[in-house]
Parts: sequence; C-alpha cells; structure tokens
Amino acid sequence: MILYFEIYKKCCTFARNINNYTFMKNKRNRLQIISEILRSTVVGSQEELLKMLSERQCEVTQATLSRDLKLLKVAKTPLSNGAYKYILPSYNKPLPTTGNSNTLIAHGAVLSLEFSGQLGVVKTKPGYASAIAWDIDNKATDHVLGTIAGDDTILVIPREGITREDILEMMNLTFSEKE
Amino acid sequence: MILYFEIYKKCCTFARNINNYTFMKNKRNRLQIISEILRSTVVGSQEELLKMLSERQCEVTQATLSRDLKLLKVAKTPLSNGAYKYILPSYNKPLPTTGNSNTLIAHGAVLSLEFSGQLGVVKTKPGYASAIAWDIDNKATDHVLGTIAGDDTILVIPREGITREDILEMMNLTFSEKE
DNA sequence: ATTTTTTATGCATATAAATACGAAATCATA
DNA sequence: TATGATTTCGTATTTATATGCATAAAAAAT
Repeated sequence: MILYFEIYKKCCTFARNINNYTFMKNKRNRLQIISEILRSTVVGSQEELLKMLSERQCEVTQATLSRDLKLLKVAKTPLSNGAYKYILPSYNKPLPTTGNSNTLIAHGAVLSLEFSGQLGVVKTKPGYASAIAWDIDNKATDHVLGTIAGDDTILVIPREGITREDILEMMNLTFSEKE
Repeated sequence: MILYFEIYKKCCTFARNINNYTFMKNKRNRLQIISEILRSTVVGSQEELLKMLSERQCEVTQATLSRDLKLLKVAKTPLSNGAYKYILPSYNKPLPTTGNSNTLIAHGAVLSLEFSGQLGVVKTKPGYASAIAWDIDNKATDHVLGTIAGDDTILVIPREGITREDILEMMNLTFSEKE
C-alpha cells in the first residue's frame, strides 16, 4: 500500500512538472494560449483551433475546447467573406497601456459601484461620468444593455441573466490598472 | 399553354399579395422580424427562434434560418448563466429598406430597443437621446411612465401591465417613416 | 411571351459543437 | 497522511448548425 502511494505521488509530481514546464497542459495556460491565438488569428472552427493548440504542444479534445470557449465567452460570428470567426468578448482584449481607461482608473476616477435590484450605480469624480459610461458601453455590450450618465453618477442597466458579480468582474477587467 | 401561363402569373401575384399583406413570408420581412426578436429577446438556438417565427406566422426551416443568421452576421455567444444567446452585430442599423418599412429601425436616429426586466433601453445616434425621449414621452404617455435620456441612451420605464411587445409596437408606430 | 438567369428555399446530410457521464487529478482539511 | 469534496477532462453521444443539391420562384433578357 505504501509503495503504491509513493508511486502515485511520483507520478503526480512528474505530471505536474511536465504540465508546468514541458507541455503547459494546465487549464490556465491553455486559456491564455487560446486567448492569444484568437486575438491574433482568424479561427473558424474548434477543430481548427485544436490543431493550432496542438502545434503549441497543447493537446486537448474538442470537448474541452468547447468548455473553454464557453468559459471565455467566445462568440462565433459570421464574416463578410462567408467564413466564420471566433471572437473574444471585447473586455478581454488587452487594455491599451496608454489607454484612457487606465489613466482614468489610475487617477481614481471610478469611485464606487453599488447595486440596487437589477440596477448598478457607478460613482465617479465630478465630470468623469460620461467618459466612463462610454467605456462601459463599448467594452461590455454583452453584459450591459446601456448606461445613462449624469455628471458624477452612472446608471448601469445590466442585461437579463447578468449577475452583480458579472458586472463587478467586467468592471475590474475593464478598469484594472494592470493588464 | 397560354392558359397555364395565365394561371401561373395569377398564382405569383396572389402569392405576392399574401406575402406582403397577410403572411409577411418574404425574405426582407423575415430578416426584419428576426432582428426584432433578437433585439428584444434572449434566443439560445435556431430551433427556438424557429418557434418564435412560427408564432408570428413565419414558417421556414432551420436551413433557411441558418442562412439568414449568417446574412445578418448574428453571433452566438455564451452567457454568464450557462446558456447561449444570438446577438446582432452592434452596427446593425437600417436593413436595406425600401419604401413601406415601418420598423423602428427606419427612423434614422433610433438604433435599437432592448429590454431587461421591466425596463427598456433605446440606443440613439449621439446627441439624439433627449429629442427622441421627448417624442416618446409625448406620444406614448399611455404606455410609458417616463424616460430618462443621456446622450445616446434612453431609459424607458413602461407603465404597469405594458408588455415589451406593446412598447415595440408603439415605437414602430411613433417612429415609422412616412409611407 | 418565352427563354434565360438569378435568387430563395426545402430536404437530406455533413459538419460542428455541446454535454452526460465516469475516471482521474487536485484541493481542502481533519 | 487519509478522506471527502471539487475540479478537470476524455469518450461517446446528443444536439445544433451549415451546406450540397435539386427545384421553385422571381427577375431579367430576348
């Protein structure tokens, strides 16, 4: 019994090493790779993506890929040329280092986010509301139906099925200081 | 032979009349209906959409629907709640409308109407929100409790008992172009 | 008024994507 | 550690979507 366990442990360790350093087979890395591929390439099917992952020493099955894409909220959309493309939700895109969002948050323009019922209310520094509302509108169309901005307050109307946590996460991603 | 042709022609005319005035079975109308449904409802599969079309006297097959969605560049995206949703591209403005289109979209400044819970959100061209909100307020007091306008977004608060369809219909009537 | 060309659509099917389920791996913690 | 809970993932399968082909319908050309 003890022998068995030792072997088991060694296998685990070995597997972990393989995963981390050789094949990068763990989930986080894979999601990262998928994001990178989708950000830079036109991919039209999961089979196709599967091949590209394989080329990068990342061997998985279509089933896993389907789950990954669901997790990443990747949408499949038709292109003008008749083909299809998988696209990452916009808030997943790398935030431009010089972008306004960064600056805004860096200056602390977004002060708070609170909820009441289905509605969210963002407080900002005076005068910043419109600018930030514009960012939210454009980077979270899949989470947010629309926003209405006053001077230092933004009313956020989430889509049906979107939770407070979703909005929070989106705000964090969209207005985080670091990529 | 001549008789046959006459009958054929009559059938065509009859069919056309049916299409235009009774059953709205032609392609343009169908695409329009699909847009409206997708704009105001969460639809997760083509089968589902098929049913909704059927309810509106629009009978087609899944094959046609697939082609339609491709044409409209409708993307299928995962939602946070684990389901999927078909979404129109955000730039999806006026479908090539000729003449008697009486759709919401026909009014140049009104871009979209969506719902979340009891609330409606109208997207407009930048700067138009206040003007359109005023129209809504004044022409639909029986449907709408009130509106709040930002720059390009209007929050519409319907009266109790008013359905999404009521609002859609009202908007269509209020903002249809001249015939 | 025919004939020709183009477009639209259904049927059947191929292709693509999602998931139920069980096994393995990982994590938490007593 | 040992144990139970949780997460991950592959296999097989179901479900969903896309398309080749034939035909009907509409439009254009003759």
